[in-house]
Amino acid sequence: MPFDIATPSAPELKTLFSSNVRIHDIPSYFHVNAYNHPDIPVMTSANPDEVKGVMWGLVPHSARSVGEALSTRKKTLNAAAETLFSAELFRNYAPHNRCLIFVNGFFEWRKGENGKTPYYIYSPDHKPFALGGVYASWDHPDWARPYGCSIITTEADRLMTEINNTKFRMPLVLPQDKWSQWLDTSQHPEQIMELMLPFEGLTAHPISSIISDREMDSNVPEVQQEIILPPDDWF
DNA sequence: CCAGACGTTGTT
DNA sequence: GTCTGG
DNA sequence: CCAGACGTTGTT
DNA sequence: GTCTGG
Repeated sequence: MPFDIATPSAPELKTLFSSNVRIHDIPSYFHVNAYNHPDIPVMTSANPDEVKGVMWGLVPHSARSVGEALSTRKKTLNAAAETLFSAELFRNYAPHNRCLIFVNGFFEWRKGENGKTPYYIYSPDHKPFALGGVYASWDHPDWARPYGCSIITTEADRLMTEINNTKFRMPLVLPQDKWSQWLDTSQHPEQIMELMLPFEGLTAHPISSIISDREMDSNVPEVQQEIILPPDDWF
């Protein structure tokens, strides 16, 4: 579901943490698509004292070739909350390899009478927020990106039900007071399952078609700019 | 973005 | 070569 | 048996 | 590693 996100810069990330959290230098994006497998800012349960770039697209530990890694990672961009602890590909990582993925917002399309309209969804305070994820590492002589992650999806909240009005899903958003619990590997699956709820409290506005125009670079600030829709198209 | 398909249908 | 599913 | 998948959900 | 479609 979230295949399109905006990610914070290192200075933006620093506003979320005390100075003893190390923020690595990570490229930031006004918009990036999952299928480009970008490095995105991640805090892992193994290293909750740093935020580093991790490839979007989990490669399981058991991958046996680069070809298998390439074909698997594009199917592990998302992981459904409901089956996180049972799905073959994720169940080995769900208990101990959870992570937080920091975004400025994400993009989703609303189906209307006159086609689909893209929306930018973000925190009303315009600060970065955290998505729940799962990660794995894979070592191979011909592979330079040891860590890959998946963004967890869950049921849509009220706002996302209006926007993602065909799938009714949204990324798992974890409020700051749940971050340490999410990264705590001593938590039981049931306790973690209880955290994977729809999140109320984001806001959204419609945006132009820059995001879907092949001729344009969508990694520009304007991709997030609000446009005014004809009244009938709003919800 | 990019790996994989792209097609039809009686053979072994 | 081009399309398309992920 | 064993090669290939193992997943999620698209607007480019 | 484990499951499954053929």
